[in-house]
Amino acid sequence: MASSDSVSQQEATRPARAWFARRADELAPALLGMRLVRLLDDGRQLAGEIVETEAYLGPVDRACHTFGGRRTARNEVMWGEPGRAYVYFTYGMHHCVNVVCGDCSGEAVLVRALAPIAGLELMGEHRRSRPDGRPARRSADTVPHRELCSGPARLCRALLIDLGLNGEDLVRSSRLFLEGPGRGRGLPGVAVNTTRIGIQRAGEWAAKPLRWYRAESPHVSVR
DNA sequence: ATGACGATTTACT
DNA sequence: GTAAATCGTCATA
Repeated sequence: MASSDSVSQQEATRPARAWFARRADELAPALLGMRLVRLLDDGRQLAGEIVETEAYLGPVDRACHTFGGRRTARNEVMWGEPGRAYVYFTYGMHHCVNVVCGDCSGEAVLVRALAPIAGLELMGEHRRSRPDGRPARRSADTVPHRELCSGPARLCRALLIDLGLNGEDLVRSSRLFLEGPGRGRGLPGVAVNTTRIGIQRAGEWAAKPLRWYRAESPHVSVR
């Protein structure tokens, strides 16, 4: 009762700004087990537990959008304060979402997969269609739960995360934010540390183990 | 102005 | 396993 209530309140705790102000390779594994929450304008909520992340270390990291100190309109948010969402558009059709971290140092953590928690039916509807209404897949079958958010672009589509949320402040926003796992949930599982996915032309940086995922999760994008 | 590329996903052989 | 989809971004001219 009293203890149960206090636990519930702890579970709803959002990280403060300072929690994000650290290296991407420290934040990436720390994000595992946290919930990413998306509140739509109509009040409906979509949420999932983060089960896969990748660290992008800033100017030194050849695979990072800020490599070499590049500062452009697209990656401007990465150079800003930690705790904001960096959303980018790629392959002419996909969005990916990152958590900006570090100290205005051009670092971020890519969220690569979620274990769906809330709004699964709506996620399925989003995944079957594109923003323009066209079908996203030929199969008329429903998207398997396992595949709802098992990939950086898939989870963005499921949660309706697009460029409109680029720069969103995860510390204050009611549209997109993080919540701690709390007690009784998200018990520390085994974190697997591997090389990043889809990094080809980054030389030695392609070989660095900067990806983390929950070994026991069926929602991870690539095993 | 032009061209190559992309932190992906899907379908198909 | 391979290839197509599809277009904003960035480097080069």
